Order: sequence, then C-alpha cells, then structure tokens
Amino acid sequence: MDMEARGHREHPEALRLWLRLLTCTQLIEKQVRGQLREQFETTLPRFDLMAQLERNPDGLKMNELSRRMMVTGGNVTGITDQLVTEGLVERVDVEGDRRAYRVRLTTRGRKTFDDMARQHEDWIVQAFGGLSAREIETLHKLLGKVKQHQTDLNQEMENA
Amino acid sequence: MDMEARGHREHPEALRLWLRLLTCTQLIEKQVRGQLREQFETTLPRFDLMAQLERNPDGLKMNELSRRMMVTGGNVTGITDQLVTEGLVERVDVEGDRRAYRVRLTTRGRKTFDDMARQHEDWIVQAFGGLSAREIETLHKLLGKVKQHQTDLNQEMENA
DNA sequence: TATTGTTATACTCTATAACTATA
DNA sequence: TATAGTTATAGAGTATAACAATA
Repeated sequence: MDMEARGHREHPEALRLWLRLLTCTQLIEKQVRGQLREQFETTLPRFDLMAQLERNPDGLKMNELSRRMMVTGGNVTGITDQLVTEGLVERVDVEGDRRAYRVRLTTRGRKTFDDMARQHEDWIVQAFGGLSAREIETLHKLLGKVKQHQTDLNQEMENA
Repeated sequence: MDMEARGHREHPEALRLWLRLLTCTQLIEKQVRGQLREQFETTLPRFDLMAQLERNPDGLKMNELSRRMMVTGGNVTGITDQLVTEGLVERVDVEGDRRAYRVRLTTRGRKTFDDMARQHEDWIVQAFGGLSAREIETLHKLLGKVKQHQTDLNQEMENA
C-alpha cells in the first residue's frame, strides 16, 4: 500500500550526494575567489584561462580555450582582452589560417601565474587537509566516474 | 639536490582532485540550470530558496535563508521579492520581533516546488547513474569530511 | 548600540545572436 | 557554405555599503 508515495523519493542518496557536492565546491570556490581577489586582484575565470595556457606553452586557439573552460566564445574574447591589456597573455598569428591565432602567456604572464599557482596550491592542499592521501585518491577516482558518465550523457544528447 | 624544485609540486593530487571536483559540479550544475530554465522558467537560486523552505514548513527568517544559501542578505531579498510576486512564497510576521518575519511556501508554491523537485531528482539520479549505491555512499561520506574540515577552517578564521 | 532587513550600486560572468573576415 | 573570432546585449548572480526600523 501507499505505492504512490514511492516514486519520487526512491533515490534520495543521489540527491543528498549532489547537495553535498555542491556545498563543498561552493565553500572551496568561494574561498579561492576571495583569495585570488585579495592577494592578486584577479578572478577565477582569469586564473583558469592562464592555467590552461600554462599547460600549453605553444598557446591555444580561442575555440580550444572556449571548450576547455566550458564557456562560450564571446566570454573568452573578453577575458583575453583584459589579460592582453595587462600584458599577461598575447595573441600570436597562426600560419596558414588568417582567421585564427593562438593565445599564449607572455614571460611576465608566466611569472605572474607561477606566483599565483603556488599560493593556489597551498589553499587547495589546505582545503583537503582533512583527508588522507588514500581518501584523496578514492575521491578522485570516483569523481572520474561521474565525469565520464556525464560526458557520455552529453554526447548522447548531441547525437540525438 | 634540486631541493627548490620541490615545494610547490608536492601535493599535485589535491590539485587534481580540486579541478575534477570543480568540473563535475559545473557539468551537473550547468545541466540543472538549463533544465530548470527550459522546463520551469526558473533559476537555481530560486529553486534553492524554495528547497530550503520545503524543508522548513514554518518558514525561515531572511538571515537564516542567507546563511543556508551562502549568499548575502540583499540577494535573498531580491529572490524573495520575485517569488512573492509570483505567489510562490509569502512573508509572515514574527510575533515578538517586528523587524523580522518568516518566509514560507504558499500552497501553490509547495505544489509548484513538488513538481520541480520530482524532475530535479530524476536529473540528479541520472547524473550519478554511473555509480553504484555503494560508490555513492562512499563519495557522500568522503565529501562529508571535506565539508567538515572546511567548516572548521572557516571557524578558525572567524575566531582569529 | 546591535540587529533585521532593504535599497542602491557596481561588477563579473554568462549565453545568445548578429556580425566580419577568412577558408 | 562553414569556420574563427568579435561585438552587442541582456540577464543572472554576487558583494558592498548606506539606510530605516526595531530591539
């Protein structure tokens, strides 16, 4: 009896997990944003863009940045413009395609990013200071499954 | 030798974990936001506010909502105003303190929220569909540690 | 004086769509 | 026609600070 009362409370565990995931991310993100602003007068998207470039010394095209940062193109243009103005990144022509170019860190940009990255890593290490190395690895692995599943779902949607 | 090269790459695991945590949250969040907009013409903060009220049938004061939603007071006023206009929540006087009141769901608001919550739960169940019940529990538990540690850190900062 | 909540403001980030230039 | 990137715009979301009313 009371079969109807089931249905929509059948998987509360997933919901609880989501709320907790969201809370954890927001707590850490809020702190990182605040520290980036206070200590370096920058923002998370700007830091993120520079981090992408740091991993790709030859630079990245706008659409590559757009995809990796998971935002649309117009936004990348705006953030890039700011960083160019401050001399932290530069636009370099791509030979063979005059529509495109690569964005890459300037020498000064790389130095600035290294400073930020060092601090950033400290904040993150501290944020996960309550976990053992083993637990961190487990979390990383499980979230890898979540990410993969999510990616699969997105591809299904695109193909449909 | 090369002692200096250590230091800032000593805990890359925490960093990798953070990036993955952020990615997972953004992927799911982006989808939930989109669905809320498409199917219910609402936003995540509005849904969040209503969810807080659903868990507290007697309503919550503005500062309680502010704390639980982790945003400052002015924003809660704005979101509440919208929901009042649409007849989904109402402001109720608190007896004994004429400065304050409680915000609570209207009958219509509760019905509307139930519809949204049912859908929302489906999206979330799907988002974590790649995990077993056991894995979901493990994730939940580990993230609980992260949350607790983060809460402790914040309290230390406030006391300092 | 402190607290509750509002108002005013400004800024970042974002998506969308129309646009230019090149392929 | 399609692709790379920009521009323009509008809106969400946020923090900050000054403010009014009450405690």
